[in-house]
Amino acid sequence: MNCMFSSTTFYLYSIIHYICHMKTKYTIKDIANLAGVSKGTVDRVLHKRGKVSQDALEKVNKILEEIDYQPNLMARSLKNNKIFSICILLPDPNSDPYWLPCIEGIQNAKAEFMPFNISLETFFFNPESTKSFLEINSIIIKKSPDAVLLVPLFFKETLNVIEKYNASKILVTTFNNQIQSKSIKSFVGQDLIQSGRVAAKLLDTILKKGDIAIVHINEVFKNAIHMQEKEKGFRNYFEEINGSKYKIFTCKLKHPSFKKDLIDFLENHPSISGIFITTSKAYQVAEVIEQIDNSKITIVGYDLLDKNIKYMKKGIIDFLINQNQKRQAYLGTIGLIEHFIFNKDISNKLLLPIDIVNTENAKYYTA
Amino acid sequence: MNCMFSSTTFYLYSIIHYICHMKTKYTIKDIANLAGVSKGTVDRVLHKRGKVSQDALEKVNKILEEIDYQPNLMARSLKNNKIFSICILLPDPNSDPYWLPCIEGIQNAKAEFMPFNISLETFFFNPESTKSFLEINSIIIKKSPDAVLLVPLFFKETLNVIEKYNASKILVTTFNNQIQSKSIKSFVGQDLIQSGRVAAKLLDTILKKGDIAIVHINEVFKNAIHMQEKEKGFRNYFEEINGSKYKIFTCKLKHPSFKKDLIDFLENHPSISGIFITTSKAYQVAEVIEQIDNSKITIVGYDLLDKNIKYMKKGIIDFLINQNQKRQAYLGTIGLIEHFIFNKDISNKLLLPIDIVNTENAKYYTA
DNA sequence: TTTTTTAGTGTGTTCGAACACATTTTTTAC
DNA sequence: GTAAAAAATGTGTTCGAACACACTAAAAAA
Repeated sequence: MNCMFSSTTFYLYSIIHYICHMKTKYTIKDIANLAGVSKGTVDRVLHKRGKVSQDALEKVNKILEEIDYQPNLMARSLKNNKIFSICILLPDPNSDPYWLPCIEGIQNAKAEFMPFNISLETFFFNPESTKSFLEINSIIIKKSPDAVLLVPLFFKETLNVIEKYNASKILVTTFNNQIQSKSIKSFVGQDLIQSGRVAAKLLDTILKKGDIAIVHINEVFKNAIHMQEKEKGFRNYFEEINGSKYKIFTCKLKHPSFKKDLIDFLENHPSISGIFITTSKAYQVAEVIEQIDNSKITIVGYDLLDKNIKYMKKGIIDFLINQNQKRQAYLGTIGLIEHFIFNKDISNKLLLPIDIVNTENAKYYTA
Repeated sequence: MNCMFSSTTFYLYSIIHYICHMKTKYTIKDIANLAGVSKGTVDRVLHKRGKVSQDALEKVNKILEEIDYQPNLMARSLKNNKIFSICILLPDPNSDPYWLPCIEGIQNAKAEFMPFNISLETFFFNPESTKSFLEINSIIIKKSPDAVLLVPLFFKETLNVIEKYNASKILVTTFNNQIQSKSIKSFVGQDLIQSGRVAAKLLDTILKKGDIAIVHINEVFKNAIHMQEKEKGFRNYFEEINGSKYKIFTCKLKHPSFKKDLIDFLENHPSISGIFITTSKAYQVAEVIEQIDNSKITIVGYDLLDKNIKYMKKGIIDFLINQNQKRQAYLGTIGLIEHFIFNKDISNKLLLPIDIVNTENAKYYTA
């Protein structure tokens, strides 16, 4: 067995703080020798395969209690030599470029675990069609992968397919949006209420006077819960600080009358000095603001789309909040891979940082 | 050999976009069979161990060109069964709590690669003593680890020890601050000039009028280059935008006269509406500002120390910039581990995001 | 008592890479 | 032409876990 020692050394001029992160490594053979049985018996005890006498069981368990046995996962993986297959399902980036960074995140995860036998397959569904979501899920089920990572855009349909996956004993984890159901074992994403609070704090810091508009730009089937939660957190922030000096208006816009409606809204509310856009389409608002040349309005929006960054550089959008899709997909994938290869637990809720982005630090989040 | 297929499927209602990230896996035995030689010969070719005829060499190389051979790292690691030892050297967190998160980052890295034979040893030096830095480095050299990750606080001494490490064929990488020398093979940290620009942009966004003070709080041996570069970036931002409306003052403070000097400075410059503190001691400035009850001054500082966050929650500090020490140490460690285990290249310069932190997203960066 | 069953135990093989070593082939020397 | 040296090639073992299989011993059935 390999053994490492931990020590603290004193030296002439300063105490050397020395932290050793190594542990003693035991093998099954070591345990067998210590317990006075054969490795086969130890193996049977470890895997609870039965056919072990009470006497031998006790001898092995005694040793197992004394030492901290950590199986060599390299050896296990080499022996099993199983190709773990993971299917990933997300909305088609052709329908919405928001999803494009996810592919990069998945590829990064794959690259990182290249030496392992991992099969990753990415599927896209039409974010405006529950039918497409269901269909592609049934295709994935037919492939019977070991696990599925998906974006559960549609509540009912998601619960539906998860039931089917469970029946086929396929592990399912989710990212992007959180479905409130005990059938969801794992979620990677952001706390949208907190996200709204971050936006609120930003506007609260910048604005000196005037009122605030929360702008929802509605798209077909872009789940409204997202926007609602962000608004909830946003308003919640101002309710908490007693005596908010701002009036907060909610403005729901929809294409094709979007532009006209926004201009009307701003004309009817000349006191507006700050706008919080709850979707990634802040550039659409910025476009209008630029045209009506209202440079005194502070804008906070979401996501590092090229168009958003363009208007941020122009000084029309002040802050963007990074929803970190790439990292969501990356961590969702990594979580499954490490679960299969290293037997790691899958965290049932992983909340990513809500990054505040301005012109000067944008490049670090887009790269 | 294991083989996976890539395909594109058309479906009734929508095209299924299908990306397969799997590659065919060959073994040495496969190559031997394909080339018509024995696995020993293939092994000799792969490791350039010689004793191979021209004929056999060509046969094997032909196959190697045709296929993409990726050695099974589990098998390699299992056979070699080498314990890679990495020593990490950073300033003592007892001298400056700034370094505390680094330990967590190192432990995370260790935990992530627990199944591998990695020995991590962390050493601390006194950040105010070049002697301590040199001494502990010589202790590390005596342990002859496979690699060293260190914080090169002192320029001359760092070049000195790197030479010794090179002589002992010990790989050295650095984090926290960048030493400008070709002998540095790898650096993980932040672009300090860009960091100053982020702060500048923040104040530019918030301030409506008044002037700005750059405050350097000098500590013994806290390398001045850090502060200089941040100031450079900060001023550079305002120089670039033609016609900055702010006057920018630089204010160097030093204990023990710190408090008095700061109060004097503010009294002499009543126009100051924004302060940029280039070190992690923003709380010390905030303390004074709170006492003189000047709530109209916007403060931007560095690092998520408890005291800084406390004053941010009080509304005295507006933004903190996260220098991300934890992640720096984490990525520096990961880089070395992956280099040894997966033969990955070590990136010679890894610039981390410059995170903008307010009260609402702070918890995601401290956790 | 002998045979069959079954519980209990240990041995041997596999995964893929690495390398020691044995074997075969070729070259050089005499 | 034969012996010795050198070059080339193949075989076998190891790493640690997993599991098939063979084996022993005791219990049950004949």
